[in-house]
Amino acid sequence: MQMDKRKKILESALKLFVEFGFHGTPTSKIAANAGVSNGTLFHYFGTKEELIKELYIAVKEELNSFLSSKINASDSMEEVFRKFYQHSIYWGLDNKEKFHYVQQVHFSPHIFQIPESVLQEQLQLHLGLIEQAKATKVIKNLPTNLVYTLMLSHVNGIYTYVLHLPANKRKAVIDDGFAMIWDMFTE
Amino acid sequence: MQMDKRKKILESALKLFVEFGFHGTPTSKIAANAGVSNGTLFHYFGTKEELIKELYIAVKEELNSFLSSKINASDSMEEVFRKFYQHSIYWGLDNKEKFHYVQQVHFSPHIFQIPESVLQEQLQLHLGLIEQAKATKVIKNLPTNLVYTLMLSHVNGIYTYVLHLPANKRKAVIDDGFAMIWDMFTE
DNA sequence: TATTTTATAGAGTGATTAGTCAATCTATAT
DNA sequence: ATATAGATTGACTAATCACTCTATAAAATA
Repeated sequence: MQMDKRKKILESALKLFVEFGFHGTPTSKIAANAGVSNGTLFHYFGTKEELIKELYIAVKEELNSFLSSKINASDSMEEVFRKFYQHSIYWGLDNKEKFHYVQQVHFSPHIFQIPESVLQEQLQLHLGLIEQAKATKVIKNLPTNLVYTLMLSHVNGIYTYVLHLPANKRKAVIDDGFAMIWDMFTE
Repeated sequence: MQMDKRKKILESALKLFVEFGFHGTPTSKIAANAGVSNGTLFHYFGTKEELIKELYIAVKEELNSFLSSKINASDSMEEVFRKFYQHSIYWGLDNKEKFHYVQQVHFSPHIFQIPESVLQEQLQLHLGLIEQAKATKVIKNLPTNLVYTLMLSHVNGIYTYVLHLPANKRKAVIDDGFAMIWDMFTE
């Protein structure tokens, strides 16, 4: 019941921040859009900055736990990579605003409000996976951060491209996209 | 003389927008930082939005003409691609704020203020090159936009990675990075 | 039931900001 | 020398915004 309003505020903030930007979105409009009063917004989030920050953390956590839910212990290393890759893109297509919001924060000064420890922790899932793949010689022995950064860029690139494609033509591109990047990191 | 102030305003806006964001940068601070009065800013730029837009266009034009200046008619197709790739990254490293600003605008609602025709025109240089390479069978026959998007993503990825690297270790990564992406698009 | 804590509302406030305006200055052209 | 156009200023304004405060209702706790 109480969390309901908190959630509604976050949803409204997401929608409005993506559409109008941080500047173009007054807290009053967020509250109105969420169907709560001005005061209620500040009851849940001490400042606008905190709202921006908590929204970012919540969205990234959602994506991470979504990805985790997609893999099983029996998956091969390549299968895990493929699933992470594919489901990142599918999740983005199903959650366009959230996907966009992450990048919006990333290229704004608000990124500096996110504690380094939080950013680091959200990376662990991916970095650990890459190190495991390197240790078992599944992928080439390149710096972990380089592999991560290039894979992330590739995901963003494919996402950007398929976004403007009719839905029925997306799968082929996404599948080919994985083959391309997988080639890049295997012998 | 007159253009001097206009230029100073653009320089100050770039610096402050990147550091404090659009929201966190009042026009008054831009004017003060540029050493001009409030009124002068609005003499050159009708609105804050227009300043954001003109700065974006100017930066992208600068990058494009920088890239154009690096190639000669005698270059092979592969040389042209390599130069575009390498010099995009080097230019970014030499102009971090500008490189960042382009992406900052891209993931903000201000991108919609840039006329589609301008965006399209700024792409022509790259798209034309890719089509030429496809026509002469230098690269695989993939959709032009896909090639462009993936190359751009790769450039951003490598840039992001080398940014946090000591300067003397960058060249090797950049060179390897080109080999990786070139492999991806050639047989 | 009585008491305390939490949730919600919404009017109010002080500060800030984008943009205006009238006045002055500078430069060039005639 | 005079006229004209553009450049520059900075005080001013109307609007907006983040956040506070007081009051009340609901819920949890004792």
